[in-house]
Amino acid sequence: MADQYPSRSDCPINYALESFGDKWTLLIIRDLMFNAKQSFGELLTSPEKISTNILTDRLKSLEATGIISREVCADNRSKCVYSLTAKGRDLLPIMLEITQWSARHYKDVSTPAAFLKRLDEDKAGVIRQIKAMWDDQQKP
Amino acid sequence: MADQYPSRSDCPINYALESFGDKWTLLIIRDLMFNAKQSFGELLTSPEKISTNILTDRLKSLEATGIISREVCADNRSKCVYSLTAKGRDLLPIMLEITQWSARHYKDVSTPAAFLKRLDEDKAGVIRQIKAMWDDQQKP
DNA sequence: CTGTATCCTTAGGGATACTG
DNA sequence: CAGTATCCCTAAGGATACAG
Repeated sequence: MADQYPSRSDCPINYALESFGDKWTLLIIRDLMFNAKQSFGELLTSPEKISTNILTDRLKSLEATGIISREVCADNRSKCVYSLTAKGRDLLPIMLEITQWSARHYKDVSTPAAFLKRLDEDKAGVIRQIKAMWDDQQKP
Repeated sequence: MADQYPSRSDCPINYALESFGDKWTLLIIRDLMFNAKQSFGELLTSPEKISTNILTDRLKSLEATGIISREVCADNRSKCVYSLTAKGRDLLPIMLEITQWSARHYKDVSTPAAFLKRLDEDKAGVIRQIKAMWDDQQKP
């Protein structure tokens, strides 16, 4: 974030890093993608405890790079719904590979009963996500 | 890196972020994986211009988390060779997905003739890498 | 050449108060 | 509740000098 432009290089890996290569952005994407969160308050409740100013900043960056969209609720003006755009949903394969890599190697540092539980939750989210993409394709 | 422990959460995405979720680590992995670099000096030459203190720090972190290994040259004591461990090579699918995501969306921000060239270079590297993994499997 | 160490600036980010 | 703004501190990191 922040230093979106100018880019340090035109490398694809570097482009990705400049899009979501910080300690928080991918966690927000995770929550939108797998944990069915869509409001500011819901995003605040993650175990990693993001603070309000950082969340505001990252949501703006993500919107600026076209990874999420923000919609004001019709019924409640002071309520917003955040959701992944097509570009954001397209991060799914990356998220899956990362999850699987961690599943393969997390044991190196600790034994994670809770982690396996988490992974199961993520898998449930993946199904939800894939269904959403499928639904999306059914639209005109 | 830095804050390796304690971890913010036991989420797999968070584990990955704490392993390589900063602005530089993935670039080093890229160079080891796709660009056939293996020495400190070679790693310094990337277009993103990493500085020596940061490179030193990240190489140590990567070694600590078991993603790379460091070997002192037998013939030249003041020369080291850095290479990916199995855990590091296992990042290949993530790297490929990231590269492909960027290839699909980089146009959103600029038109990248040089980028396509880079991508071609990466593809060549991928072939090299896959061959290396294959060779690895042939060993006892 | 392979790093390490130091100096110094800026960005990241926690805590918290505040507004609609 | 949904954010914004401020205060302040720490970590990230650039530049550069230096050591083996």
